[in-house]
Amino acid sequence: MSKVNLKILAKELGVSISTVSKALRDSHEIGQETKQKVLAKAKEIGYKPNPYASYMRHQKSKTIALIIPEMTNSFFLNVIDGAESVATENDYHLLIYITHEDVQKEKRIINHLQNGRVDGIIMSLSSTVNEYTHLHECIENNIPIIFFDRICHEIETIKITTDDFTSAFIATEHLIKNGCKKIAYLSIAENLSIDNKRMQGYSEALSKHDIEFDKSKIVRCNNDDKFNYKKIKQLIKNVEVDGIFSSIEKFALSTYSVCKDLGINIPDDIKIISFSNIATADFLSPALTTITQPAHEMGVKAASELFKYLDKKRYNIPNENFIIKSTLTVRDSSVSKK
Amino acid sequence: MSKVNLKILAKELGVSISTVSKALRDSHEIGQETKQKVLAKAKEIGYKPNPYASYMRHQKSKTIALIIPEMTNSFFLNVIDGAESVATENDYHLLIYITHEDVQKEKRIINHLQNGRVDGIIMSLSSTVNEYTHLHECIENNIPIIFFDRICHEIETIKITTDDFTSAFIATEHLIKNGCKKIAYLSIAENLSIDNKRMQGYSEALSKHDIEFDKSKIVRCNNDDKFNYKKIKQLIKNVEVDGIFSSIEKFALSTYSVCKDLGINIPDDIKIISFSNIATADFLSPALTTITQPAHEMGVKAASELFKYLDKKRYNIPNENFIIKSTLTVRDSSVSKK
DNA sequence: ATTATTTACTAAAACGATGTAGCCAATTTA
DNA sequence: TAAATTGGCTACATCGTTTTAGTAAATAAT
Repeated sequence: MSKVNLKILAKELGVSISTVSKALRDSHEIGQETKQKVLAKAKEIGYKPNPYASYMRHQKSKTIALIIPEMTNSFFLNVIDGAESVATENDYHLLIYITHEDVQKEKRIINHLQNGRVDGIIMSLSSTVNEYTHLHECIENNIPIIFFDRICHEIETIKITTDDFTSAFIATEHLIKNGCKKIAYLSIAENLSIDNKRMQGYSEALSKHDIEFDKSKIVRCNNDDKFNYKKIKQLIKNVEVDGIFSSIEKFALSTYSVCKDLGINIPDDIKIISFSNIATADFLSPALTTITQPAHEMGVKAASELFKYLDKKRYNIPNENFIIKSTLTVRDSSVSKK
Repeated sequence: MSKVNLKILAKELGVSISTVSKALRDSHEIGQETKQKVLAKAKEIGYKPNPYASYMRHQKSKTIALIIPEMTNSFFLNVIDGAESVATENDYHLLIYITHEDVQKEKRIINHLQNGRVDGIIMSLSSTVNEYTHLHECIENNIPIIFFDRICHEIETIKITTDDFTSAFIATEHLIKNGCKKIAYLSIAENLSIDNKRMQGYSEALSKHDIEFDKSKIVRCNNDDKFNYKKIKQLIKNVEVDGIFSSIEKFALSTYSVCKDLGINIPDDIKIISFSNIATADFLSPALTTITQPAHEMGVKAASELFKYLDKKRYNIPNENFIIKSTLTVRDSSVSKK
């Protein structure tokens, strides 16, 4: 039945609890014969060591947390997939938390993890984050955090990012080379490093090609699809625009929606490129030109780096920045058919 | 610093551990003045109760597991989102495990959870599952499982599904009404209940409209995209087909890919309908007609039902089947423009 | 004045696993 | 032959929290 523990196992075998424990971990203190008996009986009655009791001795939960801002985003989806596989490989367990882009939720989650529940954290900041005390607290409590994508510069730890600046530069230049002169940038949140970097890349590309940076072409989007739809519609209706660079996937989809409703042709009227990991980019109408982030790889890298430090008593994580390159995949949305 | 526990807190305050413990949980045994002092000090030095030590007393991990067959599927994505929100509401933690459609992994995962790590499990079977001993073991060990979507009939518990038969019937009839006479069915795995139900709905619709069921139009797909691509290509090239009903999302995308490569027009040459929760259905070329499953709602329902039983000592879950209806959203892929 | 009750606390025993210290016999060494 | 070592086991303390069973003093009831 349920609840087989060492005590029950020991009673069944007529030996002491310590003997059973040691036999199970193949201690030299226990004779071969006894070991065999113990192993056999353990299998027979289905003994499974209780992880939380083990925790009490070792102070290792064998669990890590992955905190992401939202679920409905193929980037994070692939990160989870990558992180989960590494966790499984290492016999670790993966807790998932979603901040829904809400700092308050982010703080609550982090706060809930300050008590030994997890051995480490992998996270990407929520877009509404404005100060980092909750993260500093984590470090003080000796719980290692590794950031990916939306990193926190203030915390000295390992950060996994893609080459946001360069990718954004290439993306913008790609639009320019395809004839765009009036390129808008759909921004995710000015307090996020990825947004700054991507906008810098955008801005740098413009300046290289002698195109003036125009504030009216910067659209501050947020987590509300309806709001974004409205803002993008306003942009397209009120500002002359022939190219759009979207900092994240869902703004590109909102743009598709706006263009559909306004009867604007992509790519003839407006060309679009977006950071995106969407699986259906090829089948969109038109196929979406994307900067594809190495999402799965980033998840794997973040988890792998974390595991390098988890066995240490006191974590001493270097302040390193791993950059994994994104790739530009040109599709129809950014290239005129004419 | 780190590791503030009751002992340290008690020493700081000059009272006993039990006093602190009781003060923190607002016991009537402790005087107002002491309570205040304890609360203040706890906050000051950042005391957070250790969840695993609590577990030792209550045998409640405050953790549930969500086991899904794959990550890159918008259905499961939304289920996770739903389940996570319910878990958070209930102050529970959510562990994620991915079987990658592999029974062996599924068994290993289930096996790892037989030791008290989680209070309950929400799961959807992997497509390669063929026998259920690992699930029976769970029940014997008094760990409640709630199934969603890909359920196990053999286990008496709560199951959350959509109206697979009816939806498939409606989907197939929709194709027939739009002129299809030679409809293929892309099957996910014959040992899954959803596949049987969906195929039954398909078959029933055919027979209602006097269309003969044709074995050569049943394509057994699996988890390998390349394999599916080949099988679907074979189907389209060798068997006369004017409509395709895809049991899950990714087969529809493979079909899009095949049609693109073969220069076959959707919907003029072949019409397609698919079970799918894809966010970009509207923007696909052509827009994909879908049976949209209530994925988020199913995640919420599964978790909510589970929580109804988690406080009980001995779980006594009824053998109930909750059916949440899917909705047909007609888009271009199933309707001729002519 | 004596007993009963209440108030405010503490000591100690769990929960399950594990490691240290210790025990007793058998064997080896001095 | 006495002393030291070894093999194979057990007792017990520990991890941090919670709860049961106290205890001692103050108050209320008889």
